[in-house]
Amino acid sequence: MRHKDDNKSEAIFHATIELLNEIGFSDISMSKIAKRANVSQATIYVYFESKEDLLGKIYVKVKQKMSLQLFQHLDETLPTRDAFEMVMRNMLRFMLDNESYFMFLEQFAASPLIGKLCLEDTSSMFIPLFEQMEKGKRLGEIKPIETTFLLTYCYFPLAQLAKSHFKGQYEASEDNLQNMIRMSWDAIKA
Amino acid sequence: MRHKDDNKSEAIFHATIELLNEIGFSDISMSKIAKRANVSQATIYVYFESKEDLLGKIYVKVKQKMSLQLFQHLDETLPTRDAFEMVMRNMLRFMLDNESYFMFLEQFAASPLIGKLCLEDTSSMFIPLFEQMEKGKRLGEIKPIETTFLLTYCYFPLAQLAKSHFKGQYEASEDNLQNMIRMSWDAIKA
DNA sequence: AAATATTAATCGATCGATCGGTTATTTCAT
DNA sequence: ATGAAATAACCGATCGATCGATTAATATTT
Repeated sequence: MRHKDDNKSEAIFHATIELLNEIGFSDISMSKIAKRANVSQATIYVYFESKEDLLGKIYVKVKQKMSLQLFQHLDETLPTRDAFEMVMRNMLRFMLDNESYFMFLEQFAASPLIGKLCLEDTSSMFIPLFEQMEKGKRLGEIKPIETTFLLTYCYFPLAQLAKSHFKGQYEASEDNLQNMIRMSWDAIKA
Repeated sequence: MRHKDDNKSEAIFHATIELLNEIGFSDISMSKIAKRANVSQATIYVYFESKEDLLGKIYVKVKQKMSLQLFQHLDETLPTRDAFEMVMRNMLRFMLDNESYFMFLEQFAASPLIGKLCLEDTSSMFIPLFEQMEKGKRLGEIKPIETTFLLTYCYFPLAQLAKSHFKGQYEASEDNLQNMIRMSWDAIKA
């Protein structure tokens, strides 16, 4: 049998993410995606069951890419504070190096689509993050508060910094990053 | 001449917000909005020029409602820490009392539509918030960091708490709120 | 009666999806 | 070793449904 063309699959993948960032859910369509990917509209249905299936699978794939990068150079013997800083830096690097991926995730997470689709659970991708926080809490270095809330103080400030950076409002400089690392740490430390 | 029916205008307003929260930008349409509002499709065009005009005007109106509630009981003679807590509580109350408004804003802010539309500038609605932070910085009570970044540590944790509350994951209890007020304050205090 | 709000009906365009036909690749009997 | 059969990727064309938008006609008000 004939092989699936990975280039085609990848082209659809990238075209969808690009287009969604440019025109949003309201205006995106299979025909536009096909045209951008230089592929027939019908070919998309070889790889994906439907428009929703396409968007959902891309979401999971992008989130996987993010989690992979998030835990780079992370050693479980690292002191809590050092591990925290490492993850923060990995996170910002992912955002800056993958603007379209990051902005795609942001838009997707805010849409009702994420609840409508029965997505593979992505929380398991971030288990090491939860474990780090639990360890910090056991050692009395982190506030004894729901880990979900603690992580809120780590992720969203970085997301905001990255977005400001893309809009040209503020630079994602080492200075600004260090300020954020300090503020986030002040928020979650015991 | 015949009056415009405020009920109709309000019905369109609410129907759009409800529907957008239920089905998102990808599936919303003028016909669905009209049906939900018990109004003819053409009637919408009496009040709004286009679909984009409709969404944009609703966005500004909702943001205005939010800013009004945000500054309730706010006295500029209040100590920095007390003013901060008042605004945090006002913010969470707005989110909890107006789930559909709040979720609408969240979805809208993440979509490319917000850049595409030439919306009335909404930043002026939140000037008192910026002034409070500037005052705190002058008094040495708040970290000397860009106010935008400081506010990030106040808004997003509350947003996350409200969303968790709506999903039934965590309760937006007084305990959880107090924890957040403490964490946010730890993050921004000098 | 005049003016305006509201409606149902309808426009061409585009939507997501599917179809039959074609091409590329592998399998396998000879 | 070879070529017909089988398989599935791939595409152009097109489906019925719905889109945003407009219209002419009707209803309601002053």
